[in-house]
Amino acid sequence: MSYRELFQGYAISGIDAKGRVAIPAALRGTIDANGDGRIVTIALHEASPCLIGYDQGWAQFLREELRSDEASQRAAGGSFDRHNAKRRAFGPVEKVPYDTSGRFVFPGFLSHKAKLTDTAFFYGTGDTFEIWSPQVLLATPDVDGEMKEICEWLLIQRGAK
Amino acid sequence: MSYRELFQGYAISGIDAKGRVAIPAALRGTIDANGDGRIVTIALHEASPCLIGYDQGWAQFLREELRSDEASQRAAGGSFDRHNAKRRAFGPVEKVPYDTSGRFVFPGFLSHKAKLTDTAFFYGTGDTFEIWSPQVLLATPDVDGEMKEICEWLLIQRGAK
DNA sequence: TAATATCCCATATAATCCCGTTGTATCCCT
DNA sequence: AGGGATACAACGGGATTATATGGGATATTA
Repeated sequence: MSYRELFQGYAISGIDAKGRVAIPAALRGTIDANGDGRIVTIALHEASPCLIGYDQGWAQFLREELRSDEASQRAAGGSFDRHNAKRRAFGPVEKVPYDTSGRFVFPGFLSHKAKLTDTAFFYGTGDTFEIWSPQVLLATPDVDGEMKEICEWLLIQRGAK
Repeated sequence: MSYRELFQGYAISGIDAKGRVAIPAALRGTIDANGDGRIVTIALHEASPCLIGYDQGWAQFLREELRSDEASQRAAGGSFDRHNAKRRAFGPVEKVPYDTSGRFVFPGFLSHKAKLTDTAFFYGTGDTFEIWSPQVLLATPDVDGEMKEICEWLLIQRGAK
């Protein structure tokens, strides 16, 4: 894979009455640099109760990985359940466009799963970034302490105004 | 195979008194992009009690794949039952036109097999999309849990309004 | 001719776009 | 270094468009 710009930075964005949310500028710049067009992919995190987001370039990498997984499973003679694999690969993953001011509308099911209501905490993690409900993050054990502190700090900043 | 747009997205559509159902816009766009004309192919799923749908381009790919399978089986000296394979591949498959608003009428036998009565759950899986009776999906074991959750969520959304 | 299937048009609702406003950080000039 | 001006980011609201679905008119078939 060629060079990619990495996601880094963090911020809290408000979710308005229409379900719209602005991607923080620090992360948005990475999407613009790696992808083509103003498209961001949102998916469920495989382990934590949050969402992940990434650009088109990373989406393509994941797709190729899935294909080679399927091929190797078949070659090994295993009974790979390719139907469910495709269901997992395409269902809880959504490509959403964002406008010139960096705002997109959350897919309903995903925001429901991540319990996102009024605010969203964005946190860059290199190839992707995470989107958390602040309340869920602070209540989830086994999450990095620094990350929680940052979230708490941002909440205070926002509340103090 | 050349580039194809993939099916992704999900929705529940109502089936009206005349047996008409609207293909959700997210999936319809893919058919329009890959196929020619407003035609969708509906077939029985090979493993699950549901239907699958796809565009003209994918139908052509399947035909070529069947042909090469047959050739390799013959070369290997195997007793390939090509007659039944062709019956399955072309029999329970119907090409149906849909109108400008994306609506088509279900072939009677197929909707009977899939127990489709009042609502249809559409779910994109890349090269094709699946069409389920929501009740049948929720009652079927060995189907991806995430997919069932999406269906349940959509049913709630629809009912709660 | 009756029954059935297909097409066409109408409408309510939901999603999308577009523009303006506010606040905040950055830059520049004195 | 201070103060002002500028640019950018985030957010709110209205207007426009798309989508799903209901109902009726027209064609088709037995």
